[in-house]
Amino acid sequence: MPAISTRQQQILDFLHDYHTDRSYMPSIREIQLACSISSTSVVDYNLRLLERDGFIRRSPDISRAIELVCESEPDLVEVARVPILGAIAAGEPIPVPEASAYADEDRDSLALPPELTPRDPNNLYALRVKGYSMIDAFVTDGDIVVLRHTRDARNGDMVAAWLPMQEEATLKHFYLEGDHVRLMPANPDMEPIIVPADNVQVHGKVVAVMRRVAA
Amino acid sequence: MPAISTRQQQILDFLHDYHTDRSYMPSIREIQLACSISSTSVVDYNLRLLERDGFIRRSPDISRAIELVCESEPDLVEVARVPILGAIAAGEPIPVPEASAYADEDRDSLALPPELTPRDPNNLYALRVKGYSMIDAFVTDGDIVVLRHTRDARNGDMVAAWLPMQEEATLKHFYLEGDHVRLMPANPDMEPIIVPADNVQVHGKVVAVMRRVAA
DNA sequence: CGTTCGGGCGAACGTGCGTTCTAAATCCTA
DNA sequence: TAGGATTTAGAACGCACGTTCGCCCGAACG
Repeated sequence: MPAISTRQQQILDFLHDYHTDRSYMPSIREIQLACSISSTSVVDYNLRLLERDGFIRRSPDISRAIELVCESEPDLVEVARVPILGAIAAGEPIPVPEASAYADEDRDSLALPPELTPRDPNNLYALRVKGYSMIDAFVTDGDIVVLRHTRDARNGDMVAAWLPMQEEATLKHFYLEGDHVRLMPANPDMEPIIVPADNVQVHGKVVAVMRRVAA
Repeated sequence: MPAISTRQQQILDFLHDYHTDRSYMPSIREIQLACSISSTSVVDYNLRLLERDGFIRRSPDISRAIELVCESEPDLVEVARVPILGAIAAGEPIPVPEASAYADEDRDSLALPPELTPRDPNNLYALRVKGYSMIDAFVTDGDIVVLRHTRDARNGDMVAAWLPMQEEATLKHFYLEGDHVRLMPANPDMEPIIVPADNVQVHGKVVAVMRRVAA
């Protein structure tokens, strides 16, 4: 709302730039130098105005204690980064998450928004869905499913399961009942699959699904 | 890889916490106080080790110039913020996005990860899905759909449509054919709906779907 | 036993850096 | 064009804060 003086805009820009490569703020004298101001008092004067108008916050008597409050605009959010390990399809084995994948930064990864991030953001990985075989879990071709790597599931968990005999990968709700496993589709209109417990490999539990719809 | 001493972990934690509410770093003496260390030299000693092991970076002779390099883990990503306007269910009208909603910051909003963000992040809003009536679009109860507000859709777009006569909201692919509209379910197993063109109100086109699966 | 070494103390030193005061230059508005 | 408000100058002042140096203590080691 208040007008932005040329000087103040210049200072604001410098603050932003400086803060991006170092992660701390410049001193008054550094601002003075960068903005070609001939006195520290002028810097202080303008900083005072910037604070009054709500662009920055300052803590008195503390070095480099300038906080950019306006810069919350281009929204920065803390997100969890999740590696995309590959694809999941009905007829292909589910890729096994290797420990190396988590450290590997140069492979595909996905930014998980806070709304989708579980309490514990560890051991997560993502898979692209290929084909239309996961329809009963409301998942379709092109979707991305986010999984937490785990070998044992608890009843009711939605899991990514590999059925060796059928050579099939699927997403279902997991229920262990004695020596067999019941796999319940998420879609109530569809029938459960019941298989011997030793014919199920649980690769992880589903924590989120993301889909981008073509424009 | 290097062992983390108790002291050093304590300091690291304090650095992180301090940096979250102020956005600058503590001074050596503040670390000393917070971690109950009786000398600044001990703080400096441990900071030196932390820097050697790559946990932090320091700029000599500059106040509070500590950078957390390990803390790049909780990845900061620029995301688009999208207001959540309400719910969409089969029998209820679709909430109309008001201009005010975009400016309104204190209502619910959603952080859209870059992978789901369209080229143009304007006029977006989100709706919670209630009930199981959108199953044919692979959308189920509890999902969040992200829409771009638009009144006219092009053929093939996935749209949120309100059918006044049926009093029904639905997500379908939109095809205008002469004076009637064909609404194709995303699920190929289901039948299209064909209605007169004046019995369709398009409220927006779907750009993304997000689902959090209960643990 | 003396030595080395990781870790902790405490104090002093010197400079980085915010602050303040006076005065001048510039810009408005009447 | 006078005179107030805004902005700029320059220079001290003084605390904040990083740095350094000598010393102590217990464990490991020969």
